[in-house]
Amino acid sequence: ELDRLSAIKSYRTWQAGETILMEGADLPFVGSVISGSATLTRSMEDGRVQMVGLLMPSDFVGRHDRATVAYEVVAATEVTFCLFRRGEFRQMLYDTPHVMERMLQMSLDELDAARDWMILLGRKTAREKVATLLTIVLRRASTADRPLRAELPLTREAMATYLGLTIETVSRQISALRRDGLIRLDGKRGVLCDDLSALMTEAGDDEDGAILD
Amino acid sequence: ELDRLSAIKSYRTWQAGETILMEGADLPFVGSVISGSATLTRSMEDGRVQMVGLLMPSDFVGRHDRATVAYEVVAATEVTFCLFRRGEFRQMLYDTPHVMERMLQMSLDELDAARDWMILLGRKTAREKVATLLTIVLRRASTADRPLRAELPLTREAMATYLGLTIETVSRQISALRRDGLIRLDGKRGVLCDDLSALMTEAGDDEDGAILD
DNA sequence: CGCACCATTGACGTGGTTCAACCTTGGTGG
DNA sequence: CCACCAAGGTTGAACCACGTCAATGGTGCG
Repeated sequence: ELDRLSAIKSYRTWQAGETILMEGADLPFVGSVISGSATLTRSMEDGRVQMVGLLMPSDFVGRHDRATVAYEVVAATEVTFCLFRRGEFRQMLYDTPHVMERMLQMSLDELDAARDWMILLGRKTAREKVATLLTIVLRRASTADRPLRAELPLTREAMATYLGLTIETVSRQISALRRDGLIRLDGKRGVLCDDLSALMTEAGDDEDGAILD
Repeated sequence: ELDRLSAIKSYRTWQAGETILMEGADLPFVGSVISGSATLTRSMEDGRVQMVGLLMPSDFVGRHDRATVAYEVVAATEVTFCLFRRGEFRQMLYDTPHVMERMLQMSLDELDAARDWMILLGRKTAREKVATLLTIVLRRASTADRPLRAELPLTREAMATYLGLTIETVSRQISALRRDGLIRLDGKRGVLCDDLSALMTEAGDDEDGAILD
């Protein structure tokens, strides 16, 4: 069935900042991220915006059973998608149950991640929110060497949109964490951390059960 | 396959307030709600709690591919579940692709609902949050007759946990909405609304795209 | 009655937003 | 080569929405 998959797939790349899909747009494809990253956001009429997901390689977007997407999708970096025509993709799910099961697992994983993000948005302080995000980014970039180093894939604005904060608050909290010796900055986007567990304590989830995306 | 389903299912009922599952508990079953309602919550070590879902009839809990649940499940009212042994349920998914597809659709719907809740938690004001919840409850209880009437299925505490607020703020906002003539109260749990669209305006999503759960 | 439980209301403090100024950095054209 | 500008980031001061703490008010039940 890998052959069948190849037969119906195509590739497309977007540049950083480009809008891939508008909220509610029609979409004849479903797809998964090959490289780069993209943001999923939902917004209110008066302009308030909340990021609801961050697509990284292997993440999936679109529904096999529906033509519209309820979110705006924007390239955060240059990003390449692998696209499948929806009808053919749906048929393939029916023909190969373990692919369908994989899709089910992925959507359940994303549901767990979304629900984890809900406790961050609803209950964490600004400092905890920022520390949580930094923890996730640093953990994901984990090489074993100290200090840990990561390149933030998001602007301050994107971070604020993700965390349910304003740009200013994000900036202030990053400065505060730096002043408190929990992180060091390297240029505009680089972050260094000598003691990840200390940072995780600031994040509010001591048990290392923090979740990605 | 309905026969097969019946062969592996069983029923169980819990009383309001009973804990059905602890966070991280082992669980040999998956199940769906037959009647009543239950809350899904996630909590931090210091006691802060956020509700991440509200299970109503036909809603599903548990994963076919995993033995643990990442949330605490508590009966909000008397609630009856239909339970399936996990291994047998998983086999059934494989044998009946359209049941698996249904599971996939349900999990994608829940993912959309969770993401909609994220914009509420991250960006809405207390008044908008409370108005949103009342709108959902009233809409769900929609008979065509005016005034609309609904019985709140949640205590103030549960509402606060759901909305990312404190009990006091929920109480104040309900009082304010009453003072402003947008709703009327009938006993402790009854809510009446003459003009749902006015209430929806307060909720911040003018387009009637509000989502359940 | 008296207790337990939930809800309401008030007074006060504060964390995060708002508004505004300023700083950095990288790119562009004279 | 450097002046200039645009975009992103930082910082400060004032404000206010919501949380906190505390007192009071139902309502049902033993």
